[in-house]
Amino acid sequence: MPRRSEHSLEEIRALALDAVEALVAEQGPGAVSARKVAARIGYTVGMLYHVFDNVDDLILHANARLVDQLAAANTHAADQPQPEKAIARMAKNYLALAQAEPARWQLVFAHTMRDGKPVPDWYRQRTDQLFALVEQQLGRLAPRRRKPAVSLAARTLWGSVHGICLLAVSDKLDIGGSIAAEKALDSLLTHYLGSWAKQ
Amino acid sequence: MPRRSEHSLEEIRALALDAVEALVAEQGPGAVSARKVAARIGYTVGMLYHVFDNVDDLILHANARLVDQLAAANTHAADQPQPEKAIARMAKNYLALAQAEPARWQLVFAHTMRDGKPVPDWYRQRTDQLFALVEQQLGRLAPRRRKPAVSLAARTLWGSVHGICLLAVSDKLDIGGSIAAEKALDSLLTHYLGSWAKQ
DNA sequence: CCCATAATAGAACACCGTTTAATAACGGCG
DNA sequence: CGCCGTTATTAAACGGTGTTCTATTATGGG
Repeated sequence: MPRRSEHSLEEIRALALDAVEALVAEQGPGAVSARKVAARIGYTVGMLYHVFDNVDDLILHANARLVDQLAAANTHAADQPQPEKAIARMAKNYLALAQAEPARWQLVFAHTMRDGKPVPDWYRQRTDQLFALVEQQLGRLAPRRRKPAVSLAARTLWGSVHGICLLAVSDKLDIGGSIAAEKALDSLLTHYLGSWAKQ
Repeated sequence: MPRRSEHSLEEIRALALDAVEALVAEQGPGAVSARKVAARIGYTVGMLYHVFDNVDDLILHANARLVDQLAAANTHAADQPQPEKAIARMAKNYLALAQAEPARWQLVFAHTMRDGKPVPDWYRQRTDQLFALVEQQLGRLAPRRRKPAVSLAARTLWGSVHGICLLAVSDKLDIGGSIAAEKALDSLLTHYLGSWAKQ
């Protein structure tokens, strides 16, 4: 018994993404499955496939929401007058979001394409944007450096921030209390950025 | 038709781990399943469960081989007279191993416990050991620093190395050619370690 | 030689992603 | 108003997965 006008396709997409988030928050990343998502929004699995290409597509869209959230926060951080502060903000935004909803970030971190397919471009662009925002601030910070050097530093720095947030979410970082991650980011920024900035 | 004495249980374990490595090398991390591993070594699924607790246990033991390989290499690196060189060696060992067998490292990176169970202690200790080796060299490098400071630097540095190797294996780092990862590690060591070492 | 033990097979269960065919509701057109 | 093509929606099916269970068979020790 189809209910055509009850929800538009776009609404169903949004409902499904909400369901993914709820499932992941309640039962962890492993609990996300097409059937469970479908059941939760009151539709059938077939309907999900009418609205998403496959489960990878579904999860990627859910993850894109989080990545976009971080990208938005980091775009605001770029308003900071001092580029060093802007970068520090970006790193802390990452960690804050990761610690606020660890389960959802675990889904981002743990997801891999089935059967080894490549990550689609539309998603790649979103994650690349995070590097770009850092790169932009590093460019402002050291206007005299050549572009490849700035690009390399951005990848080094953001890759490091990524690694630290990853370990933080999987509890592999903390010695006593959950403040170790923040301290690690501070240490990274102080020493790496401090050293890189001066000539 | 059991073949009791054909292989000892320990041999079957080793055969299974070999099969995991072969599967992952040939068809990627997603292709590792209990049935495929069992079929490849000429036994049944039930037999695998007689020798491993579950698939997590199987994969973790396969991954432990790689982690041990890195730990062994890094233990040798500790022989280096200068602690800075030793740490640099460890980081490059990580990247070299990751690039030599990306698929197997992807299995290490991508694996998460089913149903959100915690990583067992015996495996945790192995990954923690990698941090410990770095921490030890940092202690040698800065004997005047207090233990928490050294510990924090070790987590920061190795977490960063981890993040860079992770991105390298998933091709999210390279701008032109695959040498970007090495350069990123160099940049990290030069600036972070350089800055941290001097007082 | 027999028997307890341990190795091994095989089937079963519930779940998974994905595809397919059938069905039912809708919008436009006569 | 009624038909009809389009499309939202369901239900069922297929092959694969992790895991457990029972039955069988070989082995080593008394």
